Amino acid sequence: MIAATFNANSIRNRLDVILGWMTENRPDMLCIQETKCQDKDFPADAIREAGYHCAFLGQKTFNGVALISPHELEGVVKGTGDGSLDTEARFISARAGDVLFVNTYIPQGQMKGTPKFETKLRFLDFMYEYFSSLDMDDKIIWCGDFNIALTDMDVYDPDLYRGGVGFCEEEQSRLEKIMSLGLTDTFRKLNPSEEKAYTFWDYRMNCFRANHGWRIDYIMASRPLAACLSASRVDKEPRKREKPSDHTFLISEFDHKLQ
DNA sequence: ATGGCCAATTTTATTGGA
Repeated sequence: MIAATFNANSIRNRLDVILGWMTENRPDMLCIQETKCQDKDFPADAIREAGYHCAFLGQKTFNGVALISPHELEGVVKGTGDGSLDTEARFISARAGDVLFVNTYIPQGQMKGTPKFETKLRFLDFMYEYFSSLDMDDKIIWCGDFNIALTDMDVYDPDLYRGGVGFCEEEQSRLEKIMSLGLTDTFRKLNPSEEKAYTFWDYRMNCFRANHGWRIDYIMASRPLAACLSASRVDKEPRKREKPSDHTFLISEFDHKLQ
């Protein structure tokens, strides 16, 4: 089983890249964030014509999440079910075979002391409650743009950003608490000391050229899937292209056949 | 020079991203 995640920064602008990448990499599930379009504008027809199933939850201009898979999607859930968190399109889940895929675009948080930062922490608190209610011995993949870097390895200048939004204790401790329920950071498990492995580079200041990035996108796996994790890598190639997203694809592979 | 880009909408500016 292959799982992948990608913050597209507009699915309409990135559709060709996404479909090409799907053909090349054959994931069982691609989790997309920042689709940035309303459901009526989502390119579902083109995705289905390419041979994939999809589910999506969007809104005008901002946010938006989607699942794309060669497998049929079952039990699609759109939104957290917590009304105060569902004013923005940031959560979608579905089963493909015997695996539950959860795709989240966690709020960026803007600045400490703002309502947006409080919403980010509340979203993380919700995810703790959500996974607490599941059996983590089931096969679960939690993908997305989490907007949190966990360690000094995960941001190009830790001393510059330490304590700031995206790299502070309030966020990191909450994500670690969720992981303690039985979720493994698949990339870090297989690359325990690889530095400069990022999934996001700001468009500004030549960040990509300078490799000034952040690792803020994740594929988390529950116990039975973490036990059969066989590969995980960042694919930097799409970030080098013309008109790229500011994020790139993360992909993890498991010795498990969807049933 | 403490900022440079990009996408969508409110479009020839503004907002948000992280």
